[in-house]
Amino acid sequence: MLLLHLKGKRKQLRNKMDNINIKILAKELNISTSTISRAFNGNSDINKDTKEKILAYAREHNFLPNHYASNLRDKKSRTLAVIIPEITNEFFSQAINGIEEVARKKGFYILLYRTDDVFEKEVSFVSYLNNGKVDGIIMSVSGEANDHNYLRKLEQKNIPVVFFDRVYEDIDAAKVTTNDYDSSFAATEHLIETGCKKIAYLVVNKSISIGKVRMQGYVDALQKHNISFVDELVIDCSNDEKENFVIIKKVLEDIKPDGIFSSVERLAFATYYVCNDINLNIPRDLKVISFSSLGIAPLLCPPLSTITQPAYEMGIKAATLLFDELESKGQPITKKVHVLKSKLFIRKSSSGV
Amino acid sequence: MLLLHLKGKRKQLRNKMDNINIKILAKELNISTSTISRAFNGNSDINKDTKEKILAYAREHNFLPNHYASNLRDKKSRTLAVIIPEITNEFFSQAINGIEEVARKKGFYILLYRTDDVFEKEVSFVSYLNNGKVDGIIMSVSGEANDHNYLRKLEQKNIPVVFFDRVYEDIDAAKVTTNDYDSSFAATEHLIETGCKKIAYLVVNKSISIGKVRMQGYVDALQKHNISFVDELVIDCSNDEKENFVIIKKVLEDIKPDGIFSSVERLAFATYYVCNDINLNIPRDLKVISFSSLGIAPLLCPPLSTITQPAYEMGIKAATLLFDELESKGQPITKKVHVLKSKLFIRKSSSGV
DNA sequence: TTGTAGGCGTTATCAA
DNA sequence: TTGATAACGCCTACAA
Repeated sequence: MLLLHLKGKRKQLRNKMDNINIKILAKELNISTSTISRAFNGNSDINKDTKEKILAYAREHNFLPNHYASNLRDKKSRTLAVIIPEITNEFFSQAINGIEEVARKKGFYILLYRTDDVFEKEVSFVSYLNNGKVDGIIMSVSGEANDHNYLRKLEQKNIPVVFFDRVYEDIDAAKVTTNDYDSSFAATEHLIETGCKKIAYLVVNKSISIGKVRMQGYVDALQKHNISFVDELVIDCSNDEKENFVIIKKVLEDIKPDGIFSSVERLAFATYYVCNDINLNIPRDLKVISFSSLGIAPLLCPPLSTITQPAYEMGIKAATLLFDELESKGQPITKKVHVLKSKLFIRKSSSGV
Repeated sequence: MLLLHLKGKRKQLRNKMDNINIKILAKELNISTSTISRAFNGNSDINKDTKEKILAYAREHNFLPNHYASNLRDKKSRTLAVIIPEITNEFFSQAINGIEEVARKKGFYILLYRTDDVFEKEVSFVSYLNNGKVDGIIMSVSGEANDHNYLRKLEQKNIPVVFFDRVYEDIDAAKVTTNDYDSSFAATEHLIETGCKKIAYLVVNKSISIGKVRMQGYVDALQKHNISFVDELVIDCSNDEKENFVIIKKVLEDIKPDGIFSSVERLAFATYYVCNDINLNIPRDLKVISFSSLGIAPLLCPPLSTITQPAYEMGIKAATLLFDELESKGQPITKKVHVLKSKLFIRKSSSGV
């Protein structure tokens, strides 16, 4: 009884340690909790003076409605997850910028997760999100020929997903990609036109849709120019820099291609390092072109020819599509694939000797 | 009455649309909600078989405890905020990698926010976090001579903050920095030793602590070598690439320095672009060294000399310090400044002609 | 080892 | 325009 009394007493007082909340505010202002709540939610009718008084007092006392309580009530988290293979890659960091831009305007928070291209991490993270933590997910994927049930479970919970760049064909979701086939075709054709006869294709994960599509452009361009496709010129690399260095070095020394078409920028970098190491001159001995969104590609030695995807715009688009779904309130909306255009920048690494 | 009845009826049934929760699970398994809860929380005693049965059933039915309900109960969000000026900068993206690494191990989520070096955005975001949204904050700041009350308010709510790289001196929080003064001194001295007499210092925001410290190293190195400090050689740049190009071009054409010490990598890039534009040869006409964590600095034309901060390790350290605080359960812990060491990489941009 | 019950802080509904 | 109240889904004393 005494304890109860004390406990009660405690509640009346308030010191800096206590977490302020709507109830305390209500008591101190002699206003009901509902009115306080209304002051913070634009919609409801509330007397202007009352509202101002409340907001002023709240500001003074450093009060903001508890995010988790609101979420629990509303079943809305105003948070979205961004899942990407890597952050240290301008394509992705620019995409994040675009996503953030849109999210910020909508007053949404962004939860970031990096998979390191490890499929299991992707599965594990997505599965964790299946508890209301986020309202939606934007992702660029890391596995292909796998079971995608962990994603289908999101549907059950009405958590929309938007893919960008690296997508799963078998999942029904909005997708933002670039014209990878065309770009690859054009890039390969460009290498052929500058005289390359033996073009190697560097890829990290052949089985990912993006690896496949990009490779098809390469294959078809070869065919158009009557260059036969050779399997050993498709170089499957890893996620480890050192390993890649070794792999590529071996290729350049043994197979001696005269052109490199890299589907990922870091493999082009690795190629540069190897060339420095074994004294191959780019572009004289080897021409190089790569998918890359690196801003300073023109400053490389030699300037790197790139297929540059509109990373920032893709982020914007992906986020916009996600909000379209979120705001459609369950109305089924058509989930299309949106294809933006990459640009080909021919620089010294693949042209004049 | 009818309505109530129907509503009750609804609750009994469950279809895929309904959000599953602990109560429904309890009913379906004929077990109490507390036991279910225990199955998901390692700590409490619970029969092994019961636990397994529950977890299996939960998995099958795609159930995970609602994050927001748990948070509300526990007043813990298992989420931390990372606030940085930019993402498209390897220093920061590597730091995020480090932070993520630690957070992942602890089972924490990461909320990312980019300030674009705009102080108001920082204030606004931090203020939003003052509602239990996150358990702690890791940040690299964007303003200096300003009112930092928005940060002090976090203390009242017991939300710990850890600064890294760019810190506020006047806020009592754990800090992770590098030996900026020494590095700057060494870099400047290096330029002097390679023959530079007129070294410009490029900075984005002089008033930020980091700009000040780095500049002091520059100033003192000049002094040591009896080179008088000239105010017009301190070049205050902006956040806009085009503006910076113009500013730096003017400096190179009018003031004609023979060395550039850049406190931020993108100003070094801008310098490279200007040199290409006005046909200045690096390092013959101008030597350049810059703070930068760019992995491919050796691939630039010419390879860029850098002061490279241990970005990844700084992220690890910052996150570790934050968790130390979170796990100290309110026990005051000493909030020190932890200084890691940068490395000087002398490359062609600042050496042999 | 399991169950009961109250409350975390908010907001929507309904009534006043 | 405002107030009372019942959830939202979970977890933890406490009781059994």
